[in-house]
Amino acid sequence: MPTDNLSTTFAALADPTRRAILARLASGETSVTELAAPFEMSMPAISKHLKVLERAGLIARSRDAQWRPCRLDAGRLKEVADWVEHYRRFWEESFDRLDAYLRELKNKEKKHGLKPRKK
Amino acid sequence: MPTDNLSTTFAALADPTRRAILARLASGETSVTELAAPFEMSMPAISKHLKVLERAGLIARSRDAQWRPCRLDAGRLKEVADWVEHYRRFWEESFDRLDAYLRELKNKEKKHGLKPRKK
DNA sequence: GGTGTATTTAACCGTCTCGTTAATTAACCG
DNA sequence: CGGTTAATTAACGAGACGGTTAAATACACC
Repeated sequence: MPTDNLSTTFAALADPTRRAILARLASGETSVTELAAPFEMSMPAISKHLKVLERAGLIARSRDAQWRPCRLDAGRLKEVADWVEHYRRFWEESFDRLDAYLRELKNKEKKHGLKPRKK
Repeated sequence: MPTDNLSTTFAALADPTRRAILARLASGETSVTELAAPFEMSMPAISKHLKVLERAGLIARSRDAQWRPCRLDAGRLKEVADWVEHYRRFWEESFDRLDAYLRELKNKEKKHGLKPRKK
């Protein structure tokens, strides 16, 4: 497992349970038990997921008696956003190509008249 | 390994070699050998990375004699961008907090006069 | 057909991941 | 103190990951 920030972040995000945890934390700080509730999974499993998120810097944990509330820490998500932003032109380009293609199709249809299709 | 799109995409991105390959492909279609050149790694290793990227839908491969040129396919990156965008307010908020904190510091400095620090 | 080049597949290995259950720590409460 | 609740640690197992070397495949060229 490579140790650079971005790799650790992406690895942490590559699990739907962890992304769901982040989504839950987006609506506020919560205890581990509350976080675990929606999942059919043992507490230790959730605890491990939280450790992964914490080591990735995606969440932070404090202390309140026997509870260890978690909160979202979005700095690393900004790094992800910045990284992916470099590729924006590529998906916009391909959208443009699709768009052009569709316009071309429409054009042909007009040219050839609106023939009704079978079925 | 979960099988949903986003998980597969993030898993594929969680490796610096694969991200470097994507970066290289951003400047154009290339052969496997050319892609492999910058890395101190065997060809089969690169071949496996390419397979991961391909199965994740991040690249596409064509055929040209014995070459199998790869090109970037950015659709999945758009999905990443869309996903991370949901969290934008969180990193902007924390930036705001930092900003507020720094302004507060500056304010205090003014109040107490600009005392020179030791060293 | 034989040789060279590009690339993949096969087999293997050590390490990490994601889950489990059982035991442990930590804090509160009567 | 003893019991309850919250959460983590320990130990384990199946399977994925990321690399290796050696062999196989695919095509071009003479």
